[in-house]
Parts: sequence; structure tokens; C-alpha cells
Amino acid sequence: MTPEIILKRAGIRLSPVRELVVKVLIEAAQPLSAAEIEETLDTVDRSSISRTLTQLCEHDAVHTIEDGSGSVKYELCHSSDDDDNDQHVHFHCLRCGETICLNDSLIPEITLPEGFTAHSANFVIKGICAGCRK
Amino acid sequence: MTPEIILKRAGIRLSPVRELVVKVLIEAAQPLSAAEIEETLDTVDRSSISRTLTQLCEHDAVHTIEDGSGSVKYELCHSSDDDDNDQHVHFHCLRCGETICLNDSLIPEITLPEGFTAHSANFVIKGICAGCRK
DNA sequence: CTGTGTGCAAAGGGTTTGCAAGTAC
DNA sequence: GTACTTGCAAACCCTTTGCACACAG
Repeated sequence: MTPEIILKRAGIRLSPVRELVVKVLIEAAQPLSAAEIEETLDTVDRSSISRTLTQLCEHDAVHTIEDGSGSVKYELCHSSDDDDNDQHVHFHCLRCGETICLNDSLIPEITLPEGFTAHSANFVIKGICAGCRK
Repeated sequence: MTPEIILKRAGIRLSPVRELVVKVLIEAAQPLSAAEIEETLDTVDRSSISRTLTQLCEHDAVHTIEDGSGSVKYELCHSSDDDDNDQHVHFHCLRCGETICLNDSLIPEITLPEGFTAHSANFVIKGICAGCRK
């Protein structure tokens, strides 16, 4: 998977910054915050990163994870189509601050009250990871 | 359930502000943000509310919900004991911004990788509520 | 007198916006 | 030329902290 393909599929024009941001997300094993992307791409301004992430979210190429760390994390959507079936649970370590994907645990379907429509879901378990438990 | 009982059980001394904050949380049908509590209690300073909420969280009398709205929501813990069995899923309406409890949907147990320990969980479904769908 | 509670103002952090310069077509 | 992209600085929102006064034991 290349940045070019992802951007093209999302219907977003190519640009240097956008390709760099998507590349970082592809290579990350975990969801990243805007600040983490900024650190990796230290030549790129934070506002450009912010705008790019907003755009990627609007085009459903990226989704957000609120892990309670204070900053939103971003992750590439795995499925190209609209159904969010690939959405998995995340684990946020309260000690080291990392947020990792629990790829084996898909977010379960929840029955909503009459008239409610789901758009996305955010399921984060907080605790201590194996590395920090020691 | 009264503010006095909740504070006493949490091991927090009584005070005018603390009783007011807990009272608002008791009467709320939904999780509230610090700003919403501040609006309701317009005589109380935001810093006092912030400190009270922090204290309530530390004593496990209140837990937080990150719904992606930008501000953390607070809700009274229902169980008095340590197990978080009463934790339920929340629904956040992207149109009206309300976050409501889906009391019928308990947060499912997730199997964590070896060595991981769970402390709490945050499960929020985002979409459009019945009132906003219209 | 000592400790606790509270309000006010200011700081902090994370993110977004206004604007102007730069770039591509 | 026109539209799009980007960086810089400033603004914004939400939350927390420093400090001083007030009050209770």
C-alpha cells in the first residue's frame, strides 16, 4: 500500500505533505497523534499536518481514536469500502502512554435504540501493558 | 442516593462545592462536561469544579467518558465496589453533541494479550440520535 | 494558629484559523 | 492568471495551577 494509492482512492489530490503524512501512518504500527507525526516530519508545519489529517478523516481514509491521553490519535482505515467492519479495539497504557491495536478484538455490534444511526465507534481499554508491568 | 452519602463513601470531606457538583451529577440523566456543570452552577468557579471532579475520579466515585467532543464527560459510578461491571456503552450524537447512556449495553469483556492488565474501558458509539434524525 | 476550601487570574496543552508567500498548471 | 498548498503566527478551547483570602476547628 502506497501513499499515492491511498490518496487517490480517497479522492484527495497528491501533494508533498499529504504523501509524507500518509507514509508515516502506513509505517506506524500504532495510531499516532498529530504531535507524533509532527516529530517524525520535523520539516512539516503542524498546521499542515492538522489540515491533512482533517481532510483524510473527511474522506474516510483515516479514523480517529480518543484514548484519553489528551491528544487524538489517527489511524489508517483498513477497509476501502464504507462499512467499518475492520474496526478493532485499542489498548492505551496509562504508564508509557502508547496506544496499540488489539487486532484480534473487533468492536462488537451494539443494538441502538429505535431511530439511532451509528457512524463510528471508539472502544479503548486503559491499563498497563506487558512492557510496563514488568 | 444523596451527595452526602456518595462523598462519605468515597472518603471525601463534605464541602458546599463538592455537594453541589455531586448533586448535579446525580440529577443528570447523562454524563456531563465540566463546562456543563459550570453552567448549571454558575456561582461556582470552574477551577473548583475541576478540582472536585479530579478528586471524585481519584476516589472512584466518578468516571470519565471520552466521546470525542473535545471535552471530557463525567458520570457517577454506579457500583460502590471495585469491579466495573456496571460500565455501559455510550452514544454520542454528532449533531446535537449530547452523550447518552446505553444502559442496556454493557461493555463486553475483551481478552487482552499476555501480561496486559485492564483498569477501565471507554466505549462510545458516534452517530445521529433519534431526535436529530427526524 | 493551622489546615482546608474557594475564587480569581494566569498559564498550559493541543488544535485550528487567518493570512500571505510560494508553487503548479 | 487562477487555484491550490504550505508555513508562520496568532487565536481558540478546555483544563489546570499559583496564589491569596476566607473560614472552621
